[in-house]
Amino acid sequence: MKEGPDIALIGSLIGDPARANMLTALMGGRALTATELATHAGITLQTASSHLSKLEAGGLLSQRKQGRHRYYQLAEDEVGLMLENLMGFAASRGMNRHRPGPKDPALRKARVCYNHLAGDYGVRMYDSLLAEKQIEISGDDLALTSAGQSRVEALGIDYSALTKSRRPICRTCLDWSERRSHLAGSLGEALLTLFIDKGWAKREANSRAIRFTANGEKAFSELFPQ
Amino acid sequence: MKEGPDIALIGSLIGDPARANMLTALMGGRALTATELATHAGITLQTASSHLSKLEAGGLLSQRKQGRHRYYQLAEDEVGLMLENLMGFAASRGMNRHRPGPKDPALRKARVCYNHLAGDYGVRMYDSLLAEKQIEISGDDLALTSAGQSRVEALGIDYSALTKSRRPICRTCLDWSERRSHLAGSLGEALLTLFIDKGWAKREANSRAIRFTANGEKAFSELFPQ
DNA sequence: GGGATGCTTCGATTACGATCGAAGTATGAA
DNA sequence: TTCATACTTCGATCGTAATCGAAGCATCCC
Repeated sequence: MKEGPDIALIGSLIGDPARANMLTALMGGRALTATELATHAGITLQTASSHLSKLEAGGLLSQRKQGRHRYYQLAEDEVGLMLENLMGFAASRGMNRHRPGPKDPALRKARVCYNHLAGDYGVRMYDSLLAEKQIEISGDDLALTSAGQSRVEALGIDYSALTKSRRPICRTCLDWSERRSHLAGSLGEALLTLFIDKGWAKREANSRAIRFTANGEKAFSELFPQ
Repeated sequence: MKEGPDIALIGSLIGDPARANMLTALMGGRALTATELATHAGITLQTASSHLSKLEAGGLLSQRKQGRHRYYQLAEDEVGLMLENLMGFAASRGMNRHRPGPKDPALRKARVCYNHLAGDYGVRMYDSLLAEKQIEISGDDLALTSAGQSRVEALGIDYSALTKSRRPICRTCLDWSERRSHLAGSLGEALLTLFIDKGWAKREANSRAIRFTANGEKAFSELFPQ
């Protein structure tokens, strides 16, 4: 009867509090087991199982069996981007589940957005890359320049591996805390992995917050001057 | 218990089919009365009234009384942008309420996205403005250049009026059909209004489709060469 | 094998919200 | 004033989906 895509379906998937909790937990970027997700959502395993199959059927989650565990994660980058966008909208309306607590500043400073860096640090990195013309905007797409490519390879990232996947290498994602863009895509993921592998940053347990070490802060500032 | 904004609330608002229909109808950009929205959603006036107050409480809709009518519209640009984003996601998953009908091509060619031009024509306009450096990207924000400003004034748009509102003048919005950016913000709205005022384009009744006249197509191609 | 863990399926309960009829309020027209 | 239109509020019904207990299947460990 009506034209256009069906937003009610996705809306109702996200609209259940238990499912929303699971999705928020998965925004941490790690793949989580059904039991872990049940705990996050505060429901029993049976209920969680039912929710998870619905989310999978809706294309929001993907699943892989490993031994007797089932690991769930967001199906694609796009899911993470969409959720972050929704969070941005909700935050701008002051719809918060918790009173702004001590953890909040840490989240605003640096956090993981599905699989890449977000928050103040994410925005700083994005702006710096753009200012130094290592990424550039063409239309809606974001592209790595040749200068950017050699820079990235100098950092020890395997550029050719990035090109092999079907995912876009660079992509913008809107920040709910900063309301600015930061870098998503396979390069965004590779950079965050790099920071952690080098010991510059650590992920806090049970949180999306990322804590930079003193050395890490220094290295980051040198790599991405403001 | 969990950190971050509450996406379940918005999700559940959008998740009800009746409400989703109303929101989709309002993506047409016109303010509609409660009765009209009830018809769009296929429900009685009482039920619609209940839904509308929920949407208003959730910050998705705003309302103004005019005589004995109540006109509802999307509360802000951001609501339209968020919905378009959701539609993009839903469309990419093939979640469509209707089988692709004859109306579809018209929608893909040119349609209204809340209050500005979307579809192929929207993207072409955006790309052209960007290529001729009349708008430029800085960080996440889109800005009108001085060249763009004089160009816009030459078209007969009151630029100073645009600056007076708190809304951003330029803004990008992601297209669900083209999966590319097009121009939103008060300038996007002003341009669409201009096309219609000049008789270059007409809005189809009960649809988001925009039909360009032969003259309109010509003028549009001259204004925004590819 | 036996037992433990991780998860799914089934079935029954429950609770919430969508729905509409009926009645009430406000605005406009005659 | 009287009637009609536009909408809201109240109250009752009804359906659906979330929830969990119990049982079943799969995997791993000993």
